[in-house]
Parts: sequence; C-alpha cells; structure tokens
Amino acid sequence: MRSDDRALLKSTPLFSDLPATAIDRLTYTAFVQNLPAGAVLFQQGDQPEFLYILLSGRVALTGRSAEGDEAVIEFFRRGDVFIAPAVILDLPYLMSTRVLQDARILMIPAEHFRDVLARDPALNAALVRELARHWRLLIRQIKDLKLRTAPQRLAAYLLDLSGGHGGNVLLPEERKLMAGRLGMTPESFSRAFAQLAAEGVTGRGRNVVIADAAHLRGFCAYDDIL
Amino acid sequence: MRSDDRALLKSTPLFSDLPATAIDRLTYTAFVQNLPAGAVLFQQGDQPEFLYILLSGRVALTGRSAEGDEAVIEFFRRGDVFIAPAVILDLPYLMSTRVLQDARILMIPAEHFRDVLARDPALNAALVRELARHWRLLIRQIKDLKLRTAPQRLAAYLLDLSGGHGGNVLLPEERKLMAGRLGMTPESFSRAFAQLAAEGVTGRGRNVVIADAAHLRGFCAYDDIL
DNA sequence: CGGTTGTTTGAGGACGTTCAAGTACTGTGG
DNA sequence: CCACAGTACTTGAACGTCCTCAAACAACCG
Repeated sequence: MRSDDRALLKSTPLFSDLPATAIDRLTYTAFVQNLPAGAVLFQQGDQPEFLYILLSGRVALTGRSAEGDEAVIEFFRRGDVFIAPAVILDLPYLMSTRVLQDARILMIPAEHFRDVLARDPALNAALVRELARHWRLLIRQIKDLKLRTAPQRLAAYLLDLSGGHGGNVLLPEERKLMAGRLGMTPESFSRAFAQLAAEGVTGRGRNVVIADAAHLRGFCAYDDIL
Repeated sequence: MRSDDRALLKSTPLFSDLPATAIDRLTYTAFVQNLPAGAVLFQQGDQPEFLYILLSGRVALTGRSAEGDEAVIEFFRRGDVFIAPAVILDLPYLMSTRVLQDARILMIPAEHFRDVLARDPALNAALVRELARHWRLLIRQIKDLKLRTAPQRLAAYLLDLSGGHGGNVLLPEERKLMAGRLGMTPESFSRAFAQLAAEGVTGRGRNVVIADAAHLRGFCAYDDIL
C-alpha cells in the first residue's frame, strides 16, 4: 500500500474517524491488487474471502438473472468500501462485481476483518454509520423503482449527479450501464433521454445540461419522493 | 414496559447479545405507546424523534409518490426494530409508517439512543450485524424488482414465506398490501396469483399451498437470483 | 482503415396498469 | 341469525409503458 493510499483511506467516511493505529491494524494483512477493466472480482453465491476497498478505478455490483441478463445494483468509485455486509455475516455474496475501469483494489482478508471488528469499538461505530448511509441509498433506489417511471428515474438520477442544482453534468458511466442501474434497457434509456429534452435536458455524449433544475424536480417529484 | 416486553427484547437479534444492563440503559427513557390500526407514526420527511421497536401488532413502512399512491417497502412484526438509520444519522425519514394491526410500540428517544450508541461498544457491534442483515434484504428486493416479472416475484415471496420448502403458507398481510410490497397493483397481484395455478400454487383467502416447491423455484429462479 | 462496441431509432409485442364492473368477504347492528 | 354496508378481491377490456428484435449510425481502438 502506498502512502497516498493511506491518505485516501483516511479521507473516506468509514475511516476518517478512526485513529491511524486502527487503520494499521486493519490493513497489515491486506494487499493491493491491480485489475483490468472487465475483470470479475467475485460472483454472486461465492463465500466472501475479502473486504474490498477501491483505491482507484471504477467497479459495478451486479445481479444476474437466470436468463443471464445483468442488472447493475450500484456503482463504486475511489474510496468506496463494498460488500461489507456479506463479510460481516460470513454469508455468500448476493451480487457479482465487475471492474469497469482499471482498478487498484485493497483486499482485506475477511477473517481478519471480522477479528478486528470483534475487538475495535471505533471500527464498529464507524461501520454503523457507513451501513446506515448505504441503507438509505438502497431505500431510495427501491422507492425509485416502485414509484417512478423510467424518464422520471433518469431525471432524478441526473439531478443527483448535479447535486440537485442542475447545470452541467458529466455522466459517470456508459449509458448502457446507467440503464441497468436505473432498471431499464439501453433502448429505454435512450428514449427516456430523448423525452427529457421537453423538460430542458440536453446533451451530447457524456456531457449533459439541465437547463431548469426546479422544473425537472417537479417533473420527477424529486423532493416528494426524496 | 412489562416484563414480557423485556423478555421479547432479549429474544430479538439486535438485543440478544447485549447484557441486561445495556438494555436497561437504552430503555429507561423509553415508553410504550398503543396505536390502533390505521394510525400513522410518522411521515416521510419528518425529523426522527424516536427509535421504534414493535412489541406487538403489525406495521408497514411505505413510500408515497407525488400522485399519492403508496408503495410498501417492508412489513414489520413483533420484535422488529425499524428506521434505525434515520435515527443514527439524524436525517429525515425516507418513509412513512402505518399501523396495520393494533400495535404496542416501544419508543426510545432518538437523542438518547444516539447518546448510548456513542458510549456502548456492544450496542454498536449488535447494530452492525442488524444493519448488515437488513442491507441484504434490501439488495434482494432490488434484484427482485430489476430481474423478475410480477408472477416470479410473487412466487419467490411465497417461497420465502414457506421457508423455501413449499407446503402450506399463510399470507401475512392483505393481498392489496402484499401487492404494494412486490411492486405491483392489486389487480396484477390477482392475475399473477391466477397464473401461478399453472405452477402448482393454489389457495383460498390467506391459505396458500405450494404443491411442488422445486418446480416453483425453477419458475422464479429462486436459487439463481438468491 | 476495418472491426468492435455503444447508441439511437423504428416497428411490433408483452407485461402491467387503469378503469370499470361484478363477486366474495368481514364485521356491525337489528 | 340475518340483513346490510363497507371493503377486499377478482375479472374483463382498453390503454400505455417498456421490452424485444432489427437495423442504421456513431464512436472508439486496434
């Protein structure tokens, strides 16, 4: 692990409140792995062997149906810790993970993580907050899927990306993958995007402009559904 | 709080590993409220004032769209602790809560809960596991919504209720509410149920029989999607 | 430059919703 | 015990959204 990796850990929500010694205790058995885009870290159903922390690159957690089509559950970026719950409970992963952009990943052996967790109150406290935050993201996604139409979901996602204020937005992923995250096909994504032109959303490639954020919030019930 | 309430708390996953003194510390400012079916505990957007533990009765967490229709996110029953994340983070509730069946609810002041949480490592550890478990339930629900059709979702839910083995199942809620939980209208629920007759699912009222669990698992990709 | 992959667009169809009507339940008061 | 009201549940028809399949176009990368 490089020194800037340590600095990165220290800046994440999970580790920022932990003393350096706690971070050391957690990471001294850990190692860094470099993975190219397209690599699969693990498959759903596997028993968890590591806790993963993304040091750089991008990664997607996906679920796969019996027919083989893939739904993105969530994207992760630099600094994110993922699939902690499976490691904590020592239960099979519910999702698969695919590298989207060449990634450096810190891998903490699951057993070791659980050992430290059993002893370190500060880590428990930090993890409670981390899990609580993530819990809310999942609730929002469920409400999104149950209460909004495809164009509304896209609009809400774009507003999230813009921080709610509109203006210029840079799409973080391919449209194909964003479609999966939003629970629709790439074709539907494309049509949803075309439909948002009438609501003041324009753009080419990965650059998108939200002309009237207030109007778009109304369109997708941004504040009502939270 | 009655003595059998204390016994109930002690039997829940969250509190079972906590010493009695910790439970006392947590509950000495708490009180019990009786609420009739139909009562609303709080609305989405409210600032959290209490952590709720259901001592008896049934309750649903729901999200509401701008048009006013309601989607059930999850049901809770005796012994369940709900909306901990909002209380932990002191952020507005993302959902509303409605009493389905006359309920006795233990209410722990949010401020007090956070105080205890800041001091009690055992509570943190228990909460980490509780949140991790719930996190996995939400992931399953998201995969359900993104990867399965309506009849498949119903089939998977029935299998969950039966413990995966089939046989007799007692529906825990009105079909109307189960429809919301599964992300469909009551009409679609009814049709989905009718469709499952071809897969060996029969029943009248709240009593349902799964004739061939293995077959139904195949139908909804029960083991593939997890 | 050609091959590959991502994106858009069109046509047709499946799934699920909406609206509307009818049936079965549940509980209440006579 | 029955009549009744209110609610839940089912069923049918029409509609809309989203998906599938297919093709054209654009962007990227060797």
